[in-house]
Amino acid sequence: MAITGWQAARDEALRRIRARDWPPGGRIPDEADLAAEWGVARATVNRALRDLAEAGYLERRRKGGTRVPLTPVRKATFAIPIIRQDIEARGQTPGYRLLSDRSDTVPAALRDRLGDGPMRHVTALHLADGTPYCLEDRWLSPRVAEGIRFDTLSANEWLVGNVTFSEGTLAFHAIAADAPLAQTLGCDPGAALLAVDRETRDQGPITWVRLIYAPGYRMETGL
Amino acid sequence: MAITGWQAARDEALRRIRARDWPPGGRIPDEADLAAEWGVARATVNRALRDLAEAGYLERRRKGGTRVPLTPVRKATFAIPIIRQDIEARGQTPGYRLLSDRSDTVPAALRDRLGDGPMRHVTALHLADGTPYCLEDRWLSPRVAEGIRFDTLSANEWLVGNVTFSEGTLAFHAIAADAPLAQTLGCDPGAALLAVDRETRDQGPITWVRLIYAPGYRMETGL
DNA sequence: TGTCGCAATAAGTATATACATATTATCGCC
DNA sequence: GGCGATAATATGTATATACTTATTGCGACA
Repeated sequence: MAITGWQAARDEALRRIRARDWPPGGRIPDEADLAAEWGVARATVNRALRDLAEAGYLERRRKGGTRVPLTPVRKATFAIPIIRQDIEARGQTPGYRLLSDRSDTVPAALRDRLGDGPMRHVTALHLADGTPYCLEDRWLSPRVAEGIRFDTLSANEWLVGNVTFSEGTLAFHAIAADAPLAQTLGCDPGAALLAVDRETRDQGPITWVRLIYAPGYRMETGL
Repeated sequence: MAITGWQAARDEALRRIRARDWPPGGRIPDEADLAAEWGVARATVNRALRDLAEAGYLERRRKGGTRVPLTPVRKATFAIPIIRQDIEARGQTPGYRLLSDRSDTVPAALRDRLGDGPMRHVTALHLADGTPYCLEDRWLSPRVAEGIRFDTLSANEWLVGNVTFSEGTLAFHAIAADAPLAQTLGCDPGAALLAVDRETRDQGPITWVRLIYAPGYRMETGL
């Protein structure tokens, strides 16, 4: 078994996992043994197995060794685009219109995540070739982006470049357009819309945002 | 500047990026210089910068050096759940009902991704505490899962454990329930539903699946 | 002036070695 | 037999060194 390079080692390990040479729930040989068997350094095996562990194919613990999970949880990484870039990547011309920007009391549904003080509430419409593309409905912690105006620059774009995205959650769901939403997005009432909620925090809440896309929008990603 | 460990090196690099010490679009010192400055080995710097590059904070090219992207594209990793586990994690009892399993011609919309030969077409309903949870509409390459019956075991579950997820795409979108879909999922016609399309390929197509979730479903993930 | 090829460069990788650290396993003691 | 201290162990990390490779940029040549 001639292995050269950590990627080859990773591929061989993955082959064994899939071939059930290393059965689910079982423990695999330790790094030193694999290094000897494959004729590579232990650091190379380490890199290969660490990579597989990050992808969810293996579970590793100090002293406990490395095992194949009974139910592998596959992990997908996908890029969170800046909306403007997203539009440009489709070959369309981005547009932006600020709808409102004021201090407001946080709705009850968000109060447990954002606290109950007043927060800055920004709504804006993103356009592609002049037609509505995405509605941005954002709550901002007052101390973030203090004094920044979002007339021409979207909060989306400002935040991506200026804030640590150290922690947070992301959620996809579908909502039906009510009358005002339909009017804003220029679609039929009742249309099915993709919504993405994103919460960002870093020792306290930073921002909560819901992006509601025009009908037909697909958010795609490589696996 | 006392740096010990690759994580400290990564943190210091990230601090400089955020503090604009290393401005967007600019090139940062090369690994050897940083290693000397921080008093660590180049391999340690490499690990740190590689990590930041994987997260989207830096762009690295051989010979070209390392630079701070003008518009950082943040990357989120999230786990793709097995439906049954997803339901169990909510404290509900999973159920499964196979609706159809037959060879069929691929619809025109999928033909460019799957080819135009006949493929195995499996539809099934996942239940949570007896109520419809998710409709699975799957096209399978005939050579995959040959002879496997999906009466009691869902294709979703079988594939996660048995197939290389080496390549593929993932897309989220929203669709409105038509009459038959509404009946299957037990919801009102016109309801907004979250749909997830997933295509898996490994030197040729393996499977294409659309999961359509019951109204109100949110797919959540850490960032 | 343009372009082709070569040299310089910075990241990518491999290796042996050494030590750190989290866990597990074991042994002795009560 | 239970429990706690201790030893054993597999992975995690750091280091110096050496070589590889993609890419850039420069210089020679047409």
